[in-house]
Amino acid sequence: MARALALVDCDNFYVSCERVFDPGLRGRPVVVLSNNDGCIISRSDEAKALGIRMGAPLHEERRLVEAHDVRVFSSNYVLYGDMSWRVMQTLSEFAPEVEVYSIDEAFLGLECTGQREARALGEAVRGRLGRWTGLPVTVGVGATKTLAKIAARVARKSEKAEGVAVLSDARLTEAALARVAARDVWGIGPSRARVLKEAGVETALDLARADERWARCRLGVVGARIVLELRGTPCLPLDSCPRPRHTVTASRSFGRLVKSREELCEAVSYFVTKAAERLRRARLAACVLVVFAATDRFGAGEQYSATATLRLPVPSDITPELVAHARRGAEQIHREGLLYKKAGVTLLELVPAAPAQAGLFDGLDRPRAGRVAEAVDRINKRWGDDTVRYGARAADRPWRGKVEKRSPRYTTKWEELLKIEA
DNA sequence: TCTGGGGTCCTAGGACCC
DNA sequence: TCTGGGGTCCTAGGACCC
Repeated sequence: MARALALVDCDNFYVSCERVFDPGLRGRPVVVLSNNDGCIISRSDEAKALGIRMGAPLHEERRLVEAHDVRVFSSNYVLYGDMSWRVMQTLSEFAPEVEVYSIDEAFLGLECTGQREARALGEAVRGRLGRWTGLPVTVGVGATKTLAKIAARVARKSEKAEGVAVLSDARLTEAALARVAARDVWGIGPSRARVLKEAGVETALDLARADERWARCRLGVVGARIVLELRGTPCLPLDSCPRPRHTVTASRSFGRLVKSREELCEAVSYFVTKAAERLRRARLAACVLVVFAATDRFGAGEQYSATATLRLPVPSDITPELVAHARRGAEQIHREGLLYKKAGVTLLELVPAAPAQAGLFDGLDRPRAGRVAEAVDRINKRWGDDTVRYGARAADRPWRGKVEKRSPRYTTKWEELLKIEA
């Protein structure tokens, strides 16, 4: 193995974050819910063993949850985001090249070549992350990203539960591929899984041995790449410097249905304010703004969903300006008599936020507006979300969803610091 | 009663051009 | 009756990921 990749994947990340600060949760079934306390998006091993399904609406699993006294948490993204940052900081000490792939996963570029060396590194990563963050992780090493994913999967499922698997030669790689179902390979979703099933491709090993032209034809370029990656030919390069994002979206399902034009406008103003904060953090400005709203897709009433796309006269990251456009969009799509369940705003065609120039024609003092926005961001960061709000936004958010079981933001709010009583 | 949110990449089809 | 072909750009929607 001339060059290898390690995938470091946090085990049951959200649940594990909760357990760091409440050790009483260890060994017990625990789940974390999506926004609005809707679906189950993270499960402890004990919860999985009970048969609680990933992604299932909480109400469908209510019986199991109650019968086995499962601890249930609303998601606490502030906490998880901060814990993720700590994990990634720690990982950066192990390899010169680290690609942060998601909130709970990273790929590391390794120069080490052998089974023993790679395994030792994996164990060192696990040890240090355990001591420094309290989070359990699994490490998979392989010649490509897809093989590293396979390795991590095998490590997690192995009887010995070592937490590290290294596919350092053809024999080990084949043995691992034979143990993984084709539908569980990274990049195979329901659609490609159906194609594979019809073709009698059952394991990842079968897929690795599939004819390349057949794969290209039936699974697309993405599928063809998966086949090559399974054979050890890298097609997905390590990307250690994140490219600027292309879109920013802020949206939510409502806790109760929204009817009036004004209430929809207020909700959309709130979403675009949140999106603008993220835009400024990334030092970007948007050229296009999309507003969308939809009725309850599970409801019996009339189904409706609509979008309004607005091109901004000048790329903008200025909240009041974006709010004004978003309100216009909301007014366009609002239809009287309908009940809205969800709405949101997407900002796209993002460009680097230029040093603001005074607009000659748009009548907005951009440098000044930019300074105001920065000040608002700083105050809200220092004193808490929504300490300062823009006037166009209603203070109370009656349509806000449920967040009934959120744990304290232990690591980012002084007043929510963990208390230990002697 | 209750059913998530935020991304990326690819593809197909239409408009348009030479 | 015959009535190109290839390129680019854009957009909407599909597929997939965590």
